[in-house]
Amino acid sequence: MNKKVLLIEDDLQMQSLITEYLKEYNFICYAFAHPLDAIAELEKNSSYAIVILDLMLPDIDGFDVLKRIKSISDIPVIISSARGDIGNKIHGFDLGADDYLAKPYEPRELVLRIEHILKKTLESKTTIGEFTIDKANREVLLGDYSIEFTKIEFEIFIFLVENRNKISSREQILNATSLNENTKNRTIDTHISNIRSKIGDDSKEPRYIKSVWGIGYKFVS
Amino acid sequence: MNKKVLLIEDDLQMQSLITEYLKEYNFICYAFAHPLDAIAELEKNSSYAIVILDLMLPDIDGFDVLKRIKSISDIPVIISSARGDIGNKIHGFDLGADDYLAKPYEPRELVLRIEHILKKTLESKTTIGEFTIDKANREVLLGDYSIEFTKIEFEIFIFLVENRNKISSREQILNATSLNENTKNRTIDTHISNIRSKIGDDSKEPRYIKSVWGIGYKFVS
DNA sequence: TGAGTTTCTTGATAGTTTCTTGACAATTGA
DNA sequence: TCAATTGTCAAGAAACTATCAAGAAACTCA
Repeated sequence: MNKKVLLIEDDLQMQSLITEYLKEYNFICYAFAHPLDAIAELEKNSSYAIVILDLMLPDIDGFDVLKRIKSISDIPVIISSARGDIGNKIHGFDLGADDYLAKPYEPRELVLRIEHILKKTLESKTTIGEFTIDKANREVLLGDYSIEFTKIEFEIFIFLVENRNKISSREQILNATSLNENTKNRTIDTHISNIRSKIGDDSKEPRYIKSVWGIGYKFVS
Repeated sequence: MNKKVLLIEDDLQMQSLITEYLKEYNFICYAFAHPLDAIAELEKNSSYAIVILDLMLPDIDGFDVLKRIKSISDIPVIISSARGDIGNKIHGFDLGADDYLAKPYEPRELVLRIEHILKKTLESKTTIGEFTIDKANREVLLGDYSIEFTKIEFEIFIFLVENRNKISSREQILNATSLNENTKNRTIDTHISNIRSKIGDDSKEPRYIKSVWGIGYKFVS
């Protein structure tokens, strides 16, 4: 799938250059000359994979923009500015920039860095269908919406997802989670019911967690 | 007072060039061609202010050297390597390098960066949300208001902040601080409670330190 | 050194959240 | 149809967290 890149750059020539170049590498680039527009867009739309922020912007402090972006979401940000501006670079990292690019740079270098950062970001987060799962952080997103699972619900959900499209028996679920070994089946059913309700699944017509009569459950994707 | 610089560089010509140049800016440069010698020296002698590490070393992985240096002390390290070696650069920052210098570089630029980093290390103030944290001076400001943490409170707070937006288990907190290894969980909870009260956080509706039920705590920003 | 102060630790208690289970309705498949 | 299985609810059990208070330990300073 094509990743969306949000480019904040006031030089229109540069904008189209980068946009065109990124297109060849299957990135869809949305460019904004005004950071406030870009911020508004980010607030509305969280489907962007990464932000490229040029610091040399008119009227507004680039670091301020960076801070505001990072306060909206933890989307990765690459900042760029004039070569040799060491202070900027370091300050940028302090504020949470994920990489720094000194101008003028080769478009190819930008692509390499984007790919590197996205790979790094992805390693900790897995996307399964509409779900984004951060196992280490026990966070599950359904689209943009964060699902608040309890400990055991999370464990069961992860187990089903990791064994998606396969049937998991109640016994397997029991063993894979921190559920006590002589927990009744009813308990698991109740957890499944609660998980379904949290992810908006309908037991009558489940999209995600299907019941397999007489056997167990199955996460489908 | 003249600062001591430890230079790891196998090119002897380069060694003396840098050493001479740095002398003019009141740095005393001790050069090592072999990283293992340099590491041994660092272990013996903690009076160095900064390390300049050239990645293109024979027989040994430069990143390994970087890691070992960082495990000995948190002395700032500037790495240098052939220009355009993006992967190296990024990997270096991951491993805790403080700056990166692409070869060939102007000696003057090296001096600027050394001075910048030493200044930064000295100031060592970080801003996280509304907090200003001076790790070296064990000072935390919330806005203008100074928070008087005890030793362990400070350590726990720093650990949570450095791992912000990630869940820290009580065990991780235990290991990261000077708490005794068989300290009870209740102790940590009490410290958290005290920290919360000092930073004006409400456990029922925490803005900064959230409890993650059954797992641990998480500083959010 | 030792009295006074601060900090750390821990059990107790209260309050909260989560887990478990039985009950009963709904559904499934033979 | 009917026995087995599943869905869901609600109530109680269990587990966990917050906070307090008191004693232990560490530190300070004369």
